[in-house]
Amino acid sequence: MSSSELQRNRAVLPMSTVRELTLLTDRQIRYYEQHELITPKRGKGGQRRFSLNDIDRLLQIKDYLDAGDSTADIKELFAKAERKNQQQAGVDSSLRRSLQDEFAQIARFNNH
DNA sequence: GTTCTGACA
DNA sequence: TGTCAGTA
Repeated sequence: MSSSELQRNRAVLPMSTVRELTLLTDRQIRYYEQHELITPKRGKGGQRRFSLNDIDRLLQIKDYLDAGDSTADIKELFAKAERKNQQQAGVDSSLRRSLQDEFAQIARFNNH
């Protein structure tokens, strides 16, 4: 996982910031969390701490909702996208191994 | 002052 | 979803 990717998962934003960035009410944001569309971390006093990825998810949620999808639909859409990403990660790592093997053989050939 | 949970017209 | 109550 890249460094910038980790930073996007840094849960540091308070409700007030998320409200302004997404133009959603805190009532809506809490509602989406109840339906497991987002899973913010909790800080001192049980206050929610959102990451940039959470912001992104919320913006997507807003679009899907406008498109007429239910919260259950959206949850499944996210799950499906996640499965695809993991699948792609598997393809990528397997491709990396193949290339490494090939380079190793080439190096062996050149030394003989 | 801000955020949280639960509840209800 | 909005909003009000009672907290932390």
